Amino acid sequence: MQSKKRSPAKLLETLRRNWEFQQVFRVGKSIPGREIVLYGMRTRRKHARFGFNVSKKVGCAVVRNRLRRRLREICRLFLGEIRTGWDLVLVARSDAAERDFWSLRQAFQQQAQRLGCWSEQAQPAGKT
RNA sequence: UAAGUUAGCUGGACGGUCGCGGGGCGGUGCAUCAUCGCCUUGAGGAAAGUCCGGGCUCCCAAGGGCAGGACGCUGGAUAACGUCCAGUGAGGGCGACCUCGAGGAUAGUGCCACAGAAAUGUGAACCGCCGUUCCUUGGAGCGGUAAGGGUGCAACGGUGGGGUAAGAGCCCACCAGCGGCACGGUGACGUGCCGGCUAGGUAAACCCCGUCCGGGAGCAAGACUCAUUCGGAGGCGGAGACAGCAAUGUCUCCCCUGGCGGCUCGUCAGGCUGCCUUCGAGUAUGUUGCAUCAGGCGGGCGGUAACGUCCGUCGCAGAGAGAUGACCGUCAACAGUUCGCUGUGACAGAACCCGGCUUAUAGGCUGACUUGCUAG
RNA sequence: GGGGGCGUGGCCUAGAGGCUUAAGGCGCCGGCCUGUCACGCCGGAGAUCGCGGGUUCGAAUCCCGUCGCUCCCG
Repeated sequence: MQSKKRSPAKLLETLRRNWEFQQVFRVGKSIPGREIVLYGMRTRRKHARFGFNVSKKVGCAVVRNRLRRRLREICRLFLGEIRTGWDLVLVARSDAAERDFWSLRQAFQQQAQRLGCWSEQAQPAGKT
């Protein structure tokens, strides 16, 4: 079911420094949701970058690890559909700990489309 | 068969597609590095809390004492422990068995509210009991008495008998407690005998005694490497010639800046708020510490056991914003089933490493034992 | 990684083995006052002392374990 054509940016590059997160929070737009809050900011880079923020209020270390891995997997699968030149930060809320993978994926897809970083060439109707 | 006690084990398994961290091999680009392919490997019984004990590393000290802290029945195990094992004693349970911070109250100090006469001191009479004196229905005074009542968590050994005016270890028997002796045991202690008749509780109050502990910091310890930086030393405009093996020195010409000089010229100073070389300190960064060790598994021997020892075998995570995720199928477990199937899967994530303790935990498995009931 | 502090009515504090039935202030409720509200006065309700266990005759207090919050250093 997966397309064999890989996107040119193979590696999932992540934000690491605190000032990078603060820049996205300060400059970019925010799309709030029940499970996650999506922050986005346009850059001049050739690829998209992602940051994940799961605070201690969400749950214990196992819950936080699993949620961050799920969000990372969602971003990896949607890497071809995201426009290049965006820095995105996914902040998990406490309701995200009870959701499964598919509802998280659907929520992220809707929020990314509202933010405007979704590319028009890829057809999201093929996957569901 | 029902209820229960206890000692352990396990913490889903297999496969497919996409994807990730470490290691090894090979290819390509440019050798650090990047990328691709293949192989291999990749969280726990508690990884948790950080409550103890160590290893390891650095600094200070290097002797002795005080102080301080921890521990506290006995013997053993261990690198060490507050842990473990085996015993002793006390308490609880019909029992299997469980629990115990379990030294000292005769070293000293403190406290024991309220109630009660009295709360620890060679001392105590509230109601009673008895004797006696006085008025004399009944009471008052004095004396004796700790057996009875009452208070209290606790009242100066308990029960029974003798004894007495009434009583009292005043006397006797047994019991509890204290001291001594003998025997058994490594020891805690147990058993027996004898003695004088009595000593409150509290040390998770201060304290005393005994044992142990160098102190402090912690892998963000520490070590190496060093951009920037700081400090020391030395040198420095360009070209040419000469001397010299060279470093270097001298001379000539030219260039720049400034002073003197009215100017060309001349003369003097500098080419230095900079750069280069080298040495040292040392931050960011990078490398290391970093996973082969009080190691796991199996077996033999010693020991009741904890554990020790020997042999064989295995190689088993190592990140630096932090690697295990998503989907599907089969089997196993549990629950509900209309017997087609459907649903559920606990607690929870290594960060230098070990030994423990404590806490959380769906379920499943095994062994031993106790008390009932039934049947033989 | 290392260390400290706190938890008491809805909120902020006190209490430090018994004299306490846990005290005070703000808040809440009822009444009085006022034409009404506020202020003031009187009265009242409201506490598993974070949780579990132990020591003691007796625990909010002492000891042990545990949970939560918060702060500091690197």
